[in-house]
Amino acid sequence: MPELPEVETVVSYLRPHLEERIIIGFNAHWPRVTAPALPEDFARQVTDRTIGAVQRRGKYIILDLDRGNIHLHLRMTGRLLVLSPSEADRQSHITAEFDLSDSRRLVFRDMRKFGRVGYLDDLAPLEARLGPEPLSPQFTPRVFHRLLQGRQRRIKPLLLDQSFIAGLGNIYVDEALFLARIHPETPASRLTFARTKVLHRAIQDILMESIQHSGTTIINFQYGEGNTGRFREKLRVFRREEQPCSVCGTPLVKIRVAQRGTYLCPACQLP
DNA sequence: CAGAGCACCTGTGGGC
DNA sequence: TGCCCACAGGTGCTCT
Repeated sequence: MPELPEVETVVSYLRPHLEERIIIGFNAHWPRVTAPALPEDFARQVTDRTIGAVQRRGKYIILDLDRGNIHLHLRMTGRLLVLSPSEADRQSHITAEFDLSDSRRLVFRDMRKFGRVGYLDDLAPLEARLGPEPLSPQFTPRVFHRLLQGRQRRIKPLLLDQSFIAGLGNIYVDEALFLARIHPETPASRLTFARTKVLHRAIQDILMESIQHSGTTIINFQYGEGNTGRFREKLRVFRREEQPCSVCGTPLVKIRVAQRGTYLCPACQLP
């Protein structure tokens, strides 16, 4: 479900509810939610810890603790809610709950049960598996171009690879490639510096615009008390096959790239 | 290194 | 109405 803008939206919602609270208990309703750790081990590591900053890194939500960090990943259908116990008890598909010192609960709901939570003393192992943040000042067109050089992969699967760049998913890759007029199967190393600059700009624009609209709700994404992202109506290609291209009017097409549904304008987007 | 296939899960929508 | 299949915002593993 969530990509960078949706995770950022969730973090903004969670922050005022979690900062300065103490975790007084943890309960896994679905034991694998803490995989590969066991729920009892995770519970021991986080119980009685105070939550400091609430942050995002790629698609991970990071809760800084007075010692160590909790990382949460929503995968496809995960949601995080801060509720009173009576409200929490009414939720379906709960995979885990944290009891907080203000007698509220952080509830992890996840229909498909792909979402995970874990504890790390040090974020280095997580950091090692993630590429740069696309909205960070260090991510410049020149850095991006250097990263692309020598990569024989097609640009779409490469942009989906979290160790190459962190936070992009199926929606925003398709949208950014459309804005940049780049065919998703273009070999990465073929992109000139000029086209790389355009793509860099497209990625940043699409992410910032979506964050402003609290992300995109296709099916499941919600934050807080059932709010949905408003960016869906701004999507130019994603899930719009057969509709006219907003630039040239050619019907948009859906193809499959690296096993993922991929939407593009066959006239505008060039290899 | 690149890519395909499959696994992990549940729900929804389309076709018959 | 009911059944079966494909598909879904993600990621990680194995095998070629």
